[in-house]
Amino acid sequence: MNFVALLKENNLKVTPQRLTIVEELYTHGHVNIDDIYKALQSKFPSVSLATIYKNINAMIEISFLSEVKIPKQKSVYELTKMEHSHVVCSECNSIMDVAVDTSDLLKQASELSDYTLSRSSIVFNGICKDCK
Amino acid sequence: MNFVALLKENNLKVTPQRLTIVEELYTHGHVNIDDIYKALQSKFPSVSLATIYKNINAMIEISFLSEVKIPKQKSVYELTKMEHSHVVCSECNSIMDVAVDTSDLLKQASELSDYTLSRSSIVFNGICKDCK
DNA sequence: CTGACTGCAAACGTTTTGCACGGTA
DNA sequence: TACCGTGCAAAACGTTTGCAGTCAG
Repeated sequence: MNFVALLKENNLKVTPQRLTIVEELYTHGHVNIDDIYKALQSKFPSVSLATIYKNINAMIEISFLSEVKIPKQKSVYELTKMEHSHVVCSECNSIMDVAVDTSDLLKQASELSDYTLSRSSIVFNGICKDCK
Repeated sequence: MNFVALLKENNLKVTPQRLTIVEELYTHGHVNIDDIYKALQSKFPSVSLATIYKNINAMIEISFLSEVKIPKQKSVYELTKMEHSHVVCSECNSIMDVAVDTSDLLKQASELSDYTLSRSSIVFNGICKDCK
């Protein structure tokens, strides 16, 4: 796996706990601390929340993970990918990635604000197919 | 003032503390809990943080205020206005409103995700004029 | 074998709650 | 006067830290 190298480059050891966190993020896409905690507990009954936090922070530090802040909800974490936006269902809280083209908006915002802008964090809000 | 009526409609009394919080939001645009606390302390030395939180929450409840979540930073609060986006300077943390046109993006995201989307929360990140 | 990781417990910072008193309407 | 709001203290959360024992490399 690719991420093993990435961890090693950053002096992070590949432990079973860490592996399981990454798996959880990989298979579920967007998860919060509690989701991760519960996922780990089934494999490691005595796992500590401190371990989760330390790992999440360490992996955010090396930009392997990213935190996604969502209005009116808990933050979730995801594996860092190409820049992208998120859609969130306000009924079931499901989250999905979307690749919209933001270059035009970025230009617009730069001109309006006189800031030199490089990135955008976008969360769209609405109702998913199933909830409708 | 307009907001007096709005508060009364929602069974919220117009107290000096509450007034000062609103003033602070009105004059500074985007402030966090500590900013508000400090602003109140100069007028009401014995003000309690609990009062701030209760007021903020009450006014968010009636949609008079909104919380703005910003990647890698503390949340700030603002008076609820027309939908708009924010630009943030990663040097000095200054925040500015920008009115970019999001309708196109919203349509794009709706099609890609199959969600029925109604709103977007956008934060642009970059460097402001002064910091450059 | 060495340094990093885990799990525990304690500490910390932030937010919420309960209650007695005071103020708004 | 009847509520609602304030301030205080305590409690409840969420997150971080220090440490001793364990594990990966």
